[in-house]
Amino acid sequence: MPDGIIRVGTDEWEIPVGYVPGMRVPGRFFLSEALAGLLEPGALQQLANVATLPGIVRYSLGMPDLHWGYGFPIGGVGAFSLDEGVISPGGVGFDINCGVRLFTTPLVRADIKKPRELIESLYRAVPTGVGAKSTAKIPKEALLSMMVKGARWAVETGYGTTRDLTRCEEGGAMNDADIRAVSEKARARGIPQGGTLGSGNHFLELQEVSEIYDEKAAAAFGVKMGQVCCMIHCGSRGLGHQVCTDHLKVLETATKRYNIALPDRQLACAPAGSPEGQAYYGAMAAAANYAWANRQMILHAARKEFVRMFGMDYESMPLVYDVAHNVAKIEEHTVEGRRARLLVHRKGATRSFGPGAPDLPGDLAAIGQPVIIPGSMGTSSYVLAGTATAMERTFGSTCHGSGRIMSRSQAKKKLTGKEVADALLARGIIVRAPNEAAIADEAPDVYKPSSEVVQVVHDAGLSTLVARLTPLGVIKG
DNA sequence: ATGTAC
Repeated sequence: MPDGIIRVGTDEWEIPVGYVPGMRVPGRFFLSEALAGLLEPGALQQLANVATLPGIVRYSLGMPDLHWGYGFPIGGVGAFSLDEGVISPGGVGFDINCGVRLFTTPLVRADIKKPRELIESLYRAVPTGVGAKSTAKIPKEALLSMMVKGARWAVETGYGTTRDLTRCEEGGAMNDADIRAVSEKARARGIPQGGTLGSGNHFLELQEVSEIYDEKAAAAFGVKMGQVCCMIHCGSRGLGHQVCTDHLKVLETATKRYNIALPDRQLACAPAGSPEGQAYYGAMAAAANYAWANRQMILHAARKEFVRMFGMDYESMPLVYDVAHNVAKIEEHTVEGRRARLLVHRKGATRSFGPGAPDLPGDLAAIGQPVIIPGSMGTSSYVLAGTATAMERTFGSTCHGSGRIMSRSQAKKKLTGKEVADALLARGIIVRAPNEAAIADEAPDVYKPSSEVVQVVHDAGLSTLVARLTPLGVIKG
């Protein structure tokens, strides 16, 4: 650990005020000894930089999958006062509402006699890869509804059931979307991309429940040992990317207009209540809603393939939950014994609301929200439960995944897509992608081990282990 | 992450 970092708990560390000039609050991060060895010093610098922003409350927080990102680190959480604080696109990321959803099936592994055929049919059903285009035509007016209603638009259009909406964070839509703040260019990119997976670390994966850690929570979430399930990881595609690009330009100017001193221009931001800040917030919410509609459409396409191939009921494949891990939201939290509405930025961090949280359906109220943590390609994913500890310590937040340790270009130099796919096949995992290049830079070796990341948040009480999911086959962009 | 550079 670099000089000046203080150990404050078993897996908990503090960056004291003064580590970089202008810090208003300390940084706090959660990391085991093993993961500490993989941490880039740049990520800690970024965590400290966030602590210099106006109106930040308590701490700049880092999760155990912390790594270097655009301005803010990935695996970071920053909560800001609505009166004195700022909003920053760097605190959300380019892929607005990148997130994960999980649905279960009534199948066990032995029921899948032809796994290759199932993977191929899912691959055909879900457009995948850079610039992937929708199979269904989305009218221009429908795009506006996607941005306002999110997953509810998809369900009303026939992609899913109303129960699905009760299993989405925010019910699958933020209320504060402002479509006027979404440029024509962003809209034009969004129209042909509804229901597409995209590329990079996005995936659709067939999994088997391979361990249950918490019987009671697993039963409440509808997750059973041996069950086959399907995980979908994607975001707001070109639309969200364009929203981020457009508003970064505006906020770079606004930063100067409001005399905000920044240690890094990638932290471009504006007061939360300013016109520029509000416009970004409204556009970001619209992009987040688009992402929820997108994941809902992909869920529907995947379910239809299971119905077609196995003849089961559509309703026998319930959604466990859908979480966002790149978003900023206004939430109520308790700070020093008082309730306060805060603007919580989660970038590569997952909401982890505990028992009694306001938007949980009745049957989950006593357990806490399901937290879905994807593994990297070929490694386990996890279901956890949100906790009261997260509410007290991290503004109701936990980790989001495993965290990259090798750049895409480094990975491509070291590995070929064929080598990686063959190694996975030797372990019984089928990989399907539009090209080999999409596989090499997502190899398991280029990510931190997801099991260790999840163990740290479990031990710290930021979310508790419910089930482990092992991959059977994966579709990559 | 991303019509992986306007």
